[in-house]
Amino acid sequence: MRYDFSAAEKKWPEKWEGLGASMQADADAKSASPPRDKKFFMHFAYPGISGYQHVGHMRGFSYTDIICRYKRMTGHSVFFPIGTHATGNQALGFASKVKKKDKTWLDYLEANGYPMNEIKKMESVDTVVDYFNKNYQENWRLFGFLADFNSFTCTTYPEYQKFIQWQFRKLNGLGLLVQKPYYATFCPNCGPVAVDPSETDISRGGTAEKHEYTLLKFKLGSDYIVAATLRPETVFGQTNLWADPCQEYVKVKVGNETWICSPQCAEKLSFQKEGVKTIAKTSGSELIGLKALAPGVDREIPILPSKFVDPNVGTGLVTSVPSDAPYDWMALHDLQKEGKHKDIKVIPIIKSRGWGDTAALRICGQMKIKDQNDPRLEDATKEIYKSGFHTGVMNENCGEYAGMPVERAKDQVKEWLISENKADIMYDLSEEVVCRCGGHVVVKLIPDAWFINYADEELTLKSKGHAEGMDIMPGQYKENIEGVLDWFQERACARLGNWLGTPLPFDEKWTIEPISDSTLYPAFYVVSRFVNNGELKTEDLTEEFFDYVFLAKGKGRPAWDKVRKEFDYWYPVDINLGGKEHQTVHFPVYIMNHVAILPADKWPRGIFVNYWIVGKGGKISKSKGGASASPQEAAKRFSVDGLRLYYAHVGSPHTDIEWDEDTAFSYKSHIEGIYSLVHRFKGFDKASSPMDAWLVSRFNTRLKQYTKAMEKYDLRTAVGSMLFDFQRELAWYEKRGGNSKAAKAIVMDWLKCLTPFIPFVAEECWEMLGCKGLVSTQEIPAADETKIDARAELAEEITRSVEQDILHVIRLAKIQPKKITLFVAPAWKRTAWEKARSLGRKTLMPELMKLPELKSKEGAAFAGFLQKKFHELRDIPGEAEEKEALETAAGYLSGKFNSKVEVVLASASKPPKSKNAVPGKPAILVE
RNA sequence: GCGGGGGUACCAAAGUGGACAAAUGGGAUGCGUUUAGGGCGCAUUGGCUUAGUGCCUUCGAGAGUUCGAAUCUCUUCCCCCGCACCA
Repeated sequence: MRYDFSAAEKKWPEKWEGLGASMQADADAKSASPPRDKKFFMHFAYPGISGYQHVGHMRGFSYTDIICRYKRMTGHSVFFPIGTHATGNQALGFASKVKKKDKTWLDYLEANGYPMNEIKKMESVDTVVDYFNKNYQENWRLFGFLADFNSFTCTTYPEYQKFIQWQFRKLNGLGLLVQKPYYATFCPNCGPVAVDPSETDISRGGTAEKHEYTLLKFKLGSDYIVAATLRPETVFGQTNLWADPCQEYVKVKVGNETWICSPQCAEKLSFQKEGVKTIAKTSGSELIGLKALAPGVDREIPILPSKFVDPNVGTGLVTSVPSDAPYDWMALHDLQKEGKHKDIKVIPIIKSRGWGDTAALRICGQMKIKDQNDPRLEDATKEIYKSGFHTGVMNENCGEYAGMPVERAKDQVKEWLISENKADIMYDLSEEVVCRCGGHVVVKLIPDAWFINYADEELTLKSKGHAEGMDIMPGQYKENIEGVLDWFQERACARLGNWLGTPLPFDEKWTIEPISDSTLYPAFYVVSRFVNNGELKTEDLTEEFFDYVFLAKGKGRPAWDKVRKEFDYWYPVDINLGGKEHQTVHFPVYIMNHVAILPADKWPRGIFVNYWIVGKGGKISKSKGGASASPQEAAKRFSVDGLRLYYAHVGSPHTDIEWDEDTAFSYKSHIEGIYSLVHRFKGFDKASSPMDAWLVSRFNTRLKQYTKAMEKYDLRTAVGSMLFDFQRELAWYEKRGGNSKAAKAIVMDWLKCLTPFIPFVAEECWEMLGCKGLVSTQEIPAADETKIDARAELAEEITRSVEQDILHVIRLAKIQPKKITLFVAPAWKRTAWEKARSLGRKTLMPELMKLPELKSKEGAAFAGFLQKKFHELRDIPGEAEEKEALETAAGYLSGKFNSKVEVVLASASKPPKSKNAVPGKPAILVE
């Protein structure tokens, strides 16, 4: 009898329809809602619309369903809502790549089965969002999730945006929104653009970084020459300035000063300073030979010619610090080779590890750099910058900064120079960035950008205090989260420019940024169900509505009471599950927004961080993995149950797992094994046999372990014990000839326990056994401690292990056993064992070591063994019970091997001296 | 650099003071078999050795604590992630 995976996967979701529904108002009609302490609200962090999902994504989602199914089957009412996150620029980028007819993008869509004759549609971002909203939900249904699909919402829906606007009014009311200057990447034609590796807004330069330059102002007559530097602390080593003799320079009015810089720089400055105006032209050749007053050292230094200065970088003028800047050193070196400026001496200023106090000279020598045109100067500069910054210390040439680490001196020197009006600040990009429109991206000062003030002391303190009491998994993240909450400072929460998102309610030219609009959203899931079923319209979602429902403020209306009741019933969230990428972004703001806005009894209770499934040597790449890693394709090959079991069991949820198809297949075959096992047990109908006591006891022991693990959300341990271990025990029962009706009943209970993990095959087996209804709606039984029979377990344990040992010996020795001897533990072990049962865990070791028999090395090891087994000790029967167990085993073995079986003490003169002879596990001799 | 995580056998991955040459799965090898859809079952899988045993070597490297260390401490090497407006 073969198990038909695909038939089951098609059949059961239809029968499960509606099981995920969670409206308590509906439940009221049928039966009373479970009490509030039996409610369970769990969701996964809604995924961003970024493209097709793959097997890795389904991992965390599946955990959510497994846990929710378990809760539902243990008497809880469960709210498991779903949604997606489409704001930001990912979906937008997707559409624009289709529009650009980006080859890899089109191939990717095709590989994932998108109907290419409708490709045109995907040029619209709305279609992209709709398409993936549907696609993701299909995946979740395919994987058998009993989610509340009626709760579905998406961050671009108008009702969601109403909610976000309410949230931002609240934040503003609490004084948590602040405006301050921000330097944004900006296209003169399109406005602000995102510069990130995905290159959604731009066509080139995604890896560019935004650098803060210090503009050093060199007095030259009534004007200032400005030179940009990333290393203001090196002013003490300045020897000269560099200008390109072939370049144009300009004089610009900045405020009431006149600065000299490259025309490109003047353009950039115009975005960052008030009243910038070019008033005259000059040139490199005019500047060369002049002397200017160097800031910081107040010394006249000459302007010298060089070739490496780039008018596009900084100001197009460079201050020269030959001791620490390889370019400067080589340019100076080039001049001095021609016999010029021999009088300029390198001034050592920083001592760093490995490079001494003239780092630039050393590294150029070491790398054998010949002149200032050598491209390797770039690497040399990076290296010196890194080691200088992290390990450098200012030396005696640096005035009051002598002895200070560079790391600190850098900011202090900068502040000092600025306060003396000898320096200024300018931002620039590390490489050229070109906008999608072809415009040149610059950095623009936004004087009044909006930030959420996560640095607020009270909020941080309250959040940390609350996090302490939360159920945060894994523990390492829990220990960590306090630091993360502390680290959170003001965070820009709105942007100008082209984004999907909600307009900031009181300043609508701003669009709320995508992290900030996904912090409080679990609360909205309660509301979205009412929007989806038509009971609420978008226009009903007023400020008063949300105040009434979420904050119990105001008068409200009768229609709102129902919503508020739901909210009070479900909130707070019991578990928010999300991938490890959320640890420093989503989870902290999730906590802080709840703490800021909602009353304390609505603050979240738990966080579960799941790690990733990774491909060999890195992420499963959506573009690379293609269709073979898609959830649909994977479900076909490995089965849904197989994948769910794989996720739950293959490793800890809190560690990355390497995706391996062979392993996934093995889980699939395991599912088949379960099916055929149940099929065999189906016919069991005999009266109880002596084996039944054992099986019942084993099951209850497993059930106890399972329940304990599940309550801690330790899915791996639960399924390991209940599915894998108990399956083996069922097989042993069968092998020993058990075939009772009672065993069949155990299998039914067993199936219930497996249902959260492998619901499809569980339903199929449930039906096969002729049970009524759906196994998904059954109650998982509680372990019955009174059914745990240590004697029965011991007898079978001994029988099973001894049988295996004998088989092993027979195979190796190739003999037909005539006589089998079982050696029970020597008296001293038995004594220690009995004594250990009466001791506490802490006192066990010292007390045992007092026994003279345990003084030997072997004795100490045995004591250690007892300590480790401590928790099992009280389950292990005493001497009389063991004797009885051994007799049972002897009876079975003599029949099985058709030989005499004798039980003797291991202290008798015969072998073995084995450590194997311990209470509960005899050593053997086969003759 | 700072912060966090990690390094276990052929590959993955359990394992936080004892009985651990180290679960489980994959792969490989062997045996059996009445083999539809990636057959199924059993065994072996650090070295030498015995039927059961014993010894040696091994959990990145080195040192230490301990009667006893994959596990605790220190030093060191290597890998991964985060460092902010990016989901």
